Amino acid sequence: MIEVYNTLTRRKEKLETREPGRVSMYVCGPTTYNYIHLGNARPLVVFDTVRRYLMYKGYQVTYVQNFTDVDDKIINKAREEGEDPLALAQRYINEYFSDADALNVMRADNHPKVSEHIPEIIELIQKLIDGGYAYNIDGDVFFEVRKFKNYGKLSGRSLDEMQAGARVEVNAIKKDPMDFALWKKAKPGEPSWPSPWGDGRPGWHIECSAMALKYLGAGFDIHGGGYDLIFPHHENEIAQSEAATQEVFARYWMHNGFITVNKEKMSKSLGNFFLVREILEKFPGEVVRFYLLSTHYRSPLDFDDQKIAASQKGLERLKNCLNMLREALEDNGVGEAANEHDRQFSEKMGRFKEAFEKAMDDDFNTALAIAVWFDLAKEINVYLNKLKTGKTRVSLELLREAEELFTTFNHVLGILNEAPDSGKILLEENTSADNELVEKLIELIIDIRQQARKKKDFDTADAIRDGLKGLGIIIQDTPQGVKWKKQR
RNA sequence: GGCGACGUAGCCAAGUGGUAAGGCAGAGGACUGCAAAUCCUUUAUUCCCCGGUUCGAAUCCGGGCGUCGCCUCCA
Repeated sequence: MIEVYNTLTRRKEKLETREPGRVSMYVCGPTTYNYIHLGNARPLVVFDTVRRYLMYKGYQVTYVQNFTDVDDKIINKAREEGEDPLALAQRYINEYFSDADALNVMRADNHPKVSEHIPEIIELIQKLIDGGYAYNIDGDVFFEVRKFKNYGKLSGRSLDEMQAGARVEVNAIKKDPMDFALWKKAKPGEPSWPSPWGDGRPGWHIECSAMALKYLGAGFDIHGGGYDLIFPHHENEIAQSEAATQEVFARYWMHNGFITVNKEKMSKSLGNFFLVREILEKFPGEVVRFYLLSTHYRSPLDFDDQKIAASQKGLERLKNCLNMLREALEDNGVGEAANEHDRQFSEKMGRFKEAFEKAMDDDFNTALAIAVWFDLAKEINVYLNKLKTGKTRVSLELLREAEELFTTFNHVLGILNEAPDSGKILLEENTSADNELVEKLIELIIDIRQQARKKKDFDTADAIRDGLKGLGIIIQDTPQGVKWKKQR
């Protein structure tokens, strides 16, 4: 049984989907006027992991993530750069995919854009006007919050409370200060579309309602996004959608916590943000993803290089385990019927699988799931050590089982997105011909070092090892021979 | 001002009534020519503080202190 923390009820609830065996998800995507920063990346990775786990559990998942490609910030940026707003937005959509790919985020089943859903948006606004929930003032259309009796149910606040606050926007033409724009009258030089209320463009909130309703329909299962979207964005989505359809909009609302820097929210306005691609220059995408999943998704996660570096070391441990496991599987010297010790190992693996699922069932507790993954790695290492010390042989069948479990965990979390180092170099920047040459050169150097070691000339051997390490080539002398890999 | 979240070892971080997971860093040991990797042992009598409930609390309740967030665009 999967339990999900629902912002709407502020408690964990059993996941009961609209249709048995199917899950429909909508996650708010970025406004594409810049490269994404780490704070933007967290929901991508978090909800991608939710999706992967649901798929692992056998659900057929329909996953929709929008792009906001019509927006004030895009228009302003385009004006500054003298570029067409939609072209600029499309450029950053392409860049978004480059970052998302590096973080091993699966493509959504649909990536709708605002600019391609104007008719649906207009239709929805018209429905709201017809139903008496919205009003047109000289080409601007507003949603009338006082007409929607449940306004505030998601964010847990009342209209009266909010208006007691000092920072409510003052706009004389609105009936109520909290009323929000559904349709904005066109201004010169801005992208606009014809509508029954004159040329204009959609307000921010209506797009998600229109697109979610189009692709998933009312009453879809999970709506996700960052904590800061609860109010006003998601509150307004609920108001619009439920006013228009008279049905529940989404069953479960999930919100991820913030990335912080020195405990303060990472945000553009504070200027304390780090672009995903800046971080990727220092750390591989798999490390960034692992780091993002090392804390429960609802908790804040403080970012700095030391913390990611610690994650990198931890992930290294898991990769070493998988490398050794695969080496053992390639070694045809193993293979023997299971004995008592093997049976214990097998039982432990069964328990790890249960523990992993239990952790993920509990509101997608990836931090706990990762701990189970480490436990599995340790047991595998212990088992493999039996082989190395020659005290006993290990069962090939159990090694395969262990590898399968390891890769299952990995696939659910989506961490390691390529074949782990097999001792072979990965020089992505170079041509394969260069790769081959470099490999041969390294092997030649290692041969020379081995000759020095045979002669007990350890000064030379160590100098070579240190020198290679300085170049990022790690040498390991093992009972099975010399191994080397490129440090990543 | 209103609403909300959080405070667990040097650092990160699980754990919401039954006697403190896991990772990083540190210490000792095994293995190694030395390393690396791996394994073993070890590192919080205690979970911000003070009261209370309970046979029993990191976990529940009350108060305090501290940090952060939302209420305006923000993931």
